[in-house]
Order: sequence, then structure tokens, then C-alpha cells
Amino acid sequence: MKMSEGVEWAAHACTVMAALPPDKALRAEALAAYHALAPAYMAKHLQALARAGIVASSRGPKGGYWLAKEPAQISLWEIVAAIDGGEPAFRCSEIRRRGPCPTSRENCKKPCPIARSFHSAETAMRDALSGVTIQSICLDVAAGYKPADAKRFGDWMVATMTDRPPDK
Amino acid sequence: MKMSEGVEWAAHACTVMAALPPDKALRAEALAAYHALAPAYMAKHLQALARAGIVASSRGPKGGYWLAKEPAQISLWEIVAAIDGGEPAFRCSEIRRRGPCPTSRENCKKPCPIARSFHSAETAMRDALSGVTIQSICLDVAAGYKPADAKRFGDWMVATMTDRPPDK
DNA sequence: GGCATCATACTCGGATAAAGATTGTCCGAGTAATTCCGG
DNA sequence: CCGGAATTACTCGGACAATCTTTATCCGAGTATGATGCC
Repeated sequence: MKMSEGVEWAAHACTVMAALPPDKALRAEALAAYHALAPAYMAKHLQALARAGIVASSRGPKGGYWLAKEPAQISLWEIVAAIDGGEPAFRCSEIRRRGPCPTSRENCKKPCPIARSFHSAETAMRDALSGVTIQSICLDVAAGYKPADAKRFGDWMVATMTDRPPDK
Repeated sequence: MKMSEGVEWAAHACTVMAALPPDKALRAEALAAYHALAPAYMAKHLQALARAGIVASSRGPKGGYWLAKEPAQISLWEIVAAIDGGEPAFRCSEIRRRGPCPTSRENCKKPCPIARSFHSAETAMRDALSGVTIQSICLDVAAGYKPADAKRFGDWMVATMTDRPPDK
């Protein structure tokens, strides 16, 4: 039960994009460089976020990515679902129906107790992740920033971000 | 974030072993045949359960597997940890410390908010699974059994189980 | 006949291949800025 | 000098390999049974 490493990349990238001023964008290569990550692979994950509607994108010169929704409306679970797939980790194979003593047809109407327990546990995890938003993470990070850190980040952002096309 | 399929196999095998009379055992091949599963692969998972101390085993003729603890003392989480590894699904790479704007040394004393959120969510899932025991699953399954089902299962068990060595 | 010993058959245990998923990379589709040409 | 169209440069998007984990299997280590030979 290992989560894709790209989830971490995507989550951090979203926190960076959350600091973008309106009508600005960040290139995939810039978002990768910010954390010293492989540019092509980061691009792949950003594409997944775009497909899920979490970020918007624009091609061509002055292109890039930006958040498609307010940071308070983006949860960690959405990111997990976009990158890693929203399918449940435990997938019941209904092996109870196989073999010499299969479960009766009537009992099969109700889900397998084992599968139900896992489903419930995963729901608890999903609910916990759904309650954490990009905004809350950014506030938490910003609370630990010293003036020098904030200035360095702001300078990098101003030097890196691009004007994105007015429409779309 | 996919859970190993062997977790399902192991959990169902434990429910079958929970019905064993005292001082009896079931061979790996029998446990595999009960759910029409690959015998060699089921054996591998039973070995993992044995390493974790969930089941005990005996080699040679009349050998087999049986639960090493009371069904009420075996949780689904223990089985997951034994088969799939108890390591957390989300593993923080500390990418915040890399790149042009690394997090200050002082902030690194506290864990990354993203990692902490995932850790909390996984704890919720783990706690939910820790509350589900093999005993509770067996009771749930047995509640749906008709007399004919119970008899078929009992007959199979009596015909398949073996006396295990008295000691060990 | 009783007992110890040896051979045998049967089971688990760990080491060994095959398959699938994840990770990582590249080149083509699309767009805005730039350049060049004509009026 | 100004306007417009073609060109160019730059970006995202999806298709293509390499690596790793998971899946699946086989043969060797260990043990109780049964046979055999000896007392």
C-alpha cells in the first residue's frame, strides 16, 4: 500500500501556485526547479492535475499553470485522486463465492464484511484528507516564515512568474 | 495507492482458521483450495502471517497452520502490516528543503504540514482497521449462515483438518 | 514379540523467475510574440 | 510610417522506454509416520 510519490510533488506545487497573483502563471519547468525535481515528470503530474480540473493551463509563450479554484476549495484528497487514482486501495475479489463452500446467493446480496470494514477505514482516511485544504497548508507554512524567507520567496515568484493570457 | 491482493487472501484464511477446533491445523494447500486460490502463493502469504506471529505452523506430515492468538486479539491492521508492510503509504521526501527557496533550518524541526496531514489521515485508517477483529468478522459471517451452509462448512472442516503435534 | 533404527513421505520455508505498475523521458500539437513585406 | 500576414520560438499534451514492486512458482530443510532389522 504505497502512495505514488507524485502526490507529494503535486501537493507542494499547488501550495506554490496558491501564492500566485491573479492573472499570473508558472511554467512546469519553474515549478519543478523550485523543488529541484525532474522537469518532465513534474509536467506529467501537472497534466494530471489539469485533467482533474484542479489547475488550468495555457500553451505557447507566456504559458504555464495556475490554480483553477480557490485554495480553500482544493483538498488533499482531490490531489490524491488526480495523481494516484481515486480507486479504493482494497478491492474485493469476492473469493467467498469460490471454492467448495461458496457463500449462499442470499448472503452475497450484502457486501463481504471484510470488504465493508476496509471500505469504512478508507472512508475515514478520505474524509480526513478532504478536510485539509491547500489554503490551510499555506497558512500553516506561512506561520513559520521569517521576513527573510518571505522576501526570498517573493523575489523568486516575481522573477519567475509570467503573465498569462487574459481569457480562458 | 493499491493494497496488495494477498491481504484479502490472508484475512479470509484467518476467518477459516478461526473455526478450527483446538489442537487442529489446516494445510496451506487446503486453505488455498477453500477459496480456489493459487496454492504456492497462498503459502507465501501464510509464511508472512507466521513471521508476524499471527499464525503458528508445524512442518512434516500432519503439519499445517493455526491461529497463534485468539480471534478477538487479531485485527485487520495486523494482517495488513504482515502482508503489505506496516510502512506509511505517504512517505515525505523533504523536498521543501531542496531548490532555490529551501525551508529554514528552524522550520524543519517541525514536520512538513503536508506530511503531517497525510500521517493523521493514515492514522485514522489504521485505527479503524485496528478495531475490526477476526472474531467480529466471523460473528458477522456466521449470522448470515443457514443450517445447510453451516453443515457444509463443518463437513469440509472435519474432512480437511489434521491433528497437529501436541507441543510447540 | 518388543524395541530401536532407518528409510520414506509429506509439509513448511526461503530463494528464484514472470508480470504489471510506477517512474522517467521524449517528440509532436498548439499559441503568442516577432519579423518581414507591402501599402 | 503603419498594418497585416507568415514565421519563429516557446509551452503544454500525450505517446514511448526503463526500473521497481508485486505476483507467481519451484526446490530444499525439517518432521512424524511406517517399515525393517535386531535383540
